[in-house]
Amino acid sequence: MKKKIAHPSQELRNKILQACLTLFTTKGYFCTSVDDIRREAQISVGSVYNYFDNKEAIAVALFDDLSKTMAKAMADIIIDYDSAHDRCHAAIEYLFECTETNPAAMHFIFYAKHREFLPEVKSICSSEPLTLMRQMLTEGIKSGEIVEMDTLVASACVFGIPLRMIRMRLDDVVCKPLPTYLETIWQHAWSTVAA
Amino acid sequence: MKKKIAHPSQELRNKILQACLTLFTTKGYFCTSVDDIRREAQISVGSVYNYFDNKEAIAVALFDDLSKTMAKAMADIIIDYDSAHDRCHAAIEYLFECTETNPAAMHFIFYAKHREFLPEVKSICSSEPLTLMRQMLTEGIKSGEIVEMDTLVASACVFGIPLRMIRMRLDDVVCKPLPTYLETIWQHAWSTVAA
DNA sequence: GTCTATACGACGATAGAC
DNA sequence: GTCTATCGTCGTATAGAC
Repeated sequence: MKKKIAHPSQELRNKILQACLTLFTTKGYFCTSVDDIRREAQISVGSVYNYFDNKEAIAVALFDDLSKTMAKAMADIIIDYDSAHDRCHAAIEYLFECTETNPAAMHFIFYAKHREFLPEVKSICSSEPLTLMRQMLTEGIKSGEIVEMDTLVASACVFGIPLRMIRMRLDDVVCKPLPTYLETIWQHAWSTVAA
Repeated sequence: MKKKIAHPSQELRNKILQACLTLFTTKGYFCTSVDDIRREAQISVGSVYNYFDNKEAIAVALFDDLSKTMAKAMADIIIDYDSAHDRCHAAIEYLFECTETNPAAMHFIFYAKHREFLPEVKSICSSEPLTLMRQMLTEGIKSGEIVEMDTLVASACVFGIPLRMIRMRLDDVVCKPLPTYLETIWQHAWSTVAA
């Protein structure tokens, strides 16, 4: 493992990550060459390799960044709200808004086949944000707010519906912005598990 | 475009497709070399190129084959049953069983990012099987069996839940065979749209 | 620390014998 | 129609100047 040198400009690093997010979601990881990245970020190959060990490391960093941001958002929701009902509602609202404001990020984090290019990264289903979302449900079951049932089934019910909307939206099958559907979707989703 | 020569052995063609299904779902399309395919199918590179123009053509053929099989199954269900209730139930049952008997096929057809390696193939959301599934719902709404609502929302409700279970199953988050959950999932899913 | 130029390996695809 | 051997390309990564 090579040691990287000082990184005075966090800005350059972000530029690279931003370029990769765009490219990976449009062309895909394998169809994106380092030369593409260089061009999109408007720097040189040498600089790319000054900030990252290799192309894979960029993808890992990108996944980690986005994953952490989303996990943080979920953790904050758990702090800010104290019922499973309110937490899940806020989580779905957050995901819907993200899909509109940063579809590329949602695409990369939920839709990309990470196992194909990130060998050791766990599949998204077992990643931190979704684990936190399942935790909201587990606590709701414990408190009696949600009817007694298998946590996985509960998570499929509450989050499967909105996640399906997100996927259809990212695929342009759904044309209107997702927040339009928020309350409708929420009522359907919550009704399946409400005690 | 090159013309392919006679194909006396349909068997060899299938061997290649089978090998690719295994490899594409485990290693991914881009991490699978033609040499891998040759080895897995126990033939020579020359033979691979006798049956297919190039590597991409194999992926296209594979997607078409699997897509057609699934579309046929959905079309048969529409013929065999005459209510939206029974049709959707049968569709989900079929998908759950497929996930257990041929997880690789489900993985490839639902989970793979086809747009990354199949430029012109439409995303799975707009593919024939899912279109037929949405059609079941449209007719159910027309007949009054399903409450009046947006078709896309209805499809997210009825199929989003089981599709989420399928994804979690393919990711090994769900450990028990899906048919175990069939009736539970079905009741939750149908309850969201039943008139 | 950023650049340009280049080495090197891998892989898709073809040529040509049998 | 199946094989082996090989070609050409492309893309990652490095070397080395500034």
